[in-house]
Amino acid sequence: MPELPEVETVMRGMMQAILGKKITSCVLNVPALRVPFGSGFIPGVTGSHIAGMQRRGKYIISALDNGRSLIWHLGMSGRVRIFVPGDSYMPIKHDHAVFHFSNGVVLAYNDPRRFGFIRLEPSSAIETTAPFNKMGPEPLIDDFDGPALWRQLQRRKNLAVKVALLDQGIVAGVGNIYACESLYSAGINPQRLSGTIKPAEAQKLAAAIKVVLEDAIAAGGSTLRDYAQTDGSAGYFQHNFKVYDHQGEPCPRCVQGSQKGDIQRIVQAGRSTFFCPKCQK
DNA sequence: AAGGGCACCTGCGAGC
DNA sequence: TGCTCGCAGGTGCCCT
Repeated sequence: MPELPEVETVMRGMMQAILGKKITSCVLNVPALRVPFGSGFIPGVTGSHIAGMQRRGKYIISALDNGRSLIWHLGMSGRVRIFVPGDSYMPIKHDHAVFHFSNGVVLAYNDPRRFGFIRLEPSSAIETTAPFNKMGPEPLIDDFDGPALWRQLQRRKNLAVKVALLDQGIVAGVGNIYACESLYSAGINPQRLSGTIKPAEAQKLAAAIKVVLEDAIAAGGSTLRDYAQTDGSAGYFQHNFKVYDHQGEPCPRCVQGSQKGDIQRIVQAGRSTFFCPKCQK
């Protein structure tokens, strides 16, 4: 499910509801998601306060005031539902972990496919351990520009540029949807090898990634199936997709001019890629 | 050592 | 109505 814009939206919802608040209790309904919770999980979080909230790539990091941090990953189908006081919590299928806070907030982590996880780790170890020690630059910071992306792409010269964008060590937070949409916006064929991308094209691509991600965050993310914001409302960036899941439809850029291109679906590294073979060179 | 394939899971829509 | 198949916002391990 969730790529950077969805994770950012969820993180913001969590921050508003629980930053500074105390976890009064925690209920686990399964022993493990992708990663086991472990016997230290409940005692490790109970009674602590949420001291900080941030996003890194597709991960949410909640620093606790006891020297540990909760690392959240939503996998493909993870959702965070937040209930404020007066809005009573009703359990649903796949609510695997439920946190109760001192301000009356209830936070439920729901994940049908269980590809996500919540891990408790010493805060001091986060930066030096996987995946954060190998993670690429955040695409929305100023330092991420054409030259920075170009240098990163040179590290995977023989990989198709679309596949390289999915590598979290190249750019953090970009997933299948936003890789397709960014390449379309930059007019770059997803099958090009990373090593053939010229600096000027990397410049366009870096700019396209920023615009696509920022627009998606402003729209509250993209809701296809599982994803929702923490208050349960859907994101609406899916209405702005130009190519993702639009195979067989006319290319919106080509249709403006005289050429006729249809959006094509291919498979790269086992994932669907959507693009226009006419105007993505 | 980089890159391909596949496994991890559940649910949903299409097609028969 | 009900089956089977294919596919899904991700990641990581095991091969070559």
